[in-house]
Amino acid sequence: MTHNWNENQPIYWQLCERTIERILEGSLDEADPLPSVRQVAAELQINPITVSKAYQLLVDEGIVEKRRGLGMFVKTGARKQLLLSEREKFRSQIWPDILARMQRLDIDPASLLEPLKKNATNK
Amino acid sequence: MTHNWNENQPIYWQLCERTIERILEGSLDEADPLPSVRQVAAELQINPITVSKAYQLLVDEGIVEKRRGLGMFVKTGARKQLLLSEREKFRSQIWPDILARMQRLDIDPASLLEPLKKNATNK
Amino acid sequence: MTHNWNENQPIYWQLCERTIERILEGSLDEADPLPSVRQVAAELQINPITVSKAYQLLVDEGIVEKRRGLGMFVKTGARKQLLLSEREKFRSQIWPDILARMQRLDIDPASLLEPLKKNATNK
Amino acid sequence: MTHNWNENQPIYWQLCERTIERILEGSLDEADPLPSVRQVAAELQINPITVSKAYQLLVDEGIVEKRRGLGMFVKTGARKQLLLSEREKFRSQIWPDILARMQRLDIDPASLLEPLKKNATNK
DNA sequence: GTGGTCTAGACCACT
DNA sequence: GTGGTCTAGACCACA
Repeated sequence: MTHNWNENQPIYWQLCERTIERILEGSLDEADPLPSVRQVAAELQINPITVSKAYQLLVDEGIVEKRRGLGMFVKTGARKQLLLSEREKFRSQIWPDILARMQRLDIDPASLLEPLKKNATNK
Repeated sequence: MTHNWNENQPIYWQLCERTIERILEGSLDEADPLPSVRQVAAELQINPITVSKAYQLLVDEGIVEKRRGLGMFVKTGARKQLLLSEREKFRSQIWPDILARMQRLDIDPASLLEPLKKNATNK
Repeated sequence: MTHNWNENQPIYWQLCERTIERILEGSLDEADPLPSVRQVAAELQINPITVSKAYQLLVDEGIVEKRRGLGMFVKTGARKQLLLSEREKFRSQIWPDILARMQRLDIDPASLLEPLKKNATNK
Repeated sequence: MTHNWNENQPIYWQLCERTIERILEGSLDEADPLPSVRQVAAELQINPITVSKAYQLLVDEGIVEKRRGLGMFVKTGARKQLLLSEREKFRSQIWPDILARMQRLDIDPASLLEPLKKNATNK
């Protein structure tokens, strides 16, 4: 599987974001090893250094820990930490921006909820 | 006042976005002249070339027109055009992404949108 | 002038340390621009990316700031901040280690002060 | 007890240093056997190969000797040898570096060493 | 096996 | 001019 990279953001950054998403979703659990730099590089057809940079970012943010000679592992408590920090970011930055945008575009909130109801009934 | 530039996006792009916002809000009306490149550069403490680049982007998108010797002006119909294109962008790109994010963070979209509907009916 | 790199530490780290030393000594003052990545790379005969990595570290530590399109600059207050943090590091980590080492090696503190007196008279 | 490894230095190197410290302090005496590789590995929760590498370093430096079938032993004269070499290292490398650091941080060496001299005379 | 560093060189984005 | 990103490939250190 080849991936669709967003041209406007560095690959390493997108890789970082995807990993965070996977931790939040639970498809990458705490204490799980991250796929090795070489493996990811081969799969995604990118340079190992690019992967390495993404992983380093995660280490710097305290989400992932390096065990020397063994690889990278999701830190214990990482999911909880991410939930808190990402929710705060959403609340203080993303949602206000969305609200302003909806106001500017005069978008009706009801129209946004319609498609959700369908999903709800499908559950 | 010095402005808060987002470090992650080009200044010219942010300048461009702000102008679009002002047109949508109406604080910059159709046929209004845009403030001159020099003036903006001086006010925001940025390079005139950066301002020019932002203005050129607006020209390229057909939102603004250059009248030789007079300056830049908001095009007639620009607001309507922007409303349509920005709404489409919101519907197809921004909102789905926000929904996915809310799902990951276990935030209920309805709870955030309900209060807005009431306001809308009060109008 | 070619530089003597310590083989045991990454070049980018040594470059980072040297810059900090220069700021502490005052040979690189606050608000001064750091020499450009390309210039340093050419002078020291190393890869620009290596220099870049060193500069990025300084940015991450809040000692240096990037002005887009202009280059890197020593932050206002950087020297004071460094004095505080480095003194604390010396007090809590380096000096206790030195003391333990002297004790183990049964080194007489007086013998360490002798050469200093000479310097003092030279002043 | 899990040990606090310094992230910046190889574990085998830190293990090596600790052993040298123990010999200097006397808690590991000449002709004493070093704890077995397995035992150390189990205690410190590290890879036996890492322990082996540390021990090999000590053999290479002539501080420890391997007796086939019996294990590793501190060499006769090791403590004296270490005192000489470590003192020389301290005098020529470590102390000058510390002095330069103190100068940069505007710390007076005498003020740190004076209290020690008194203790020394009390002995 | 793991990740880290460095090189040489290309290309891009920003000001 | 400035820094940032990515590639391809080599070499090293660690466990």
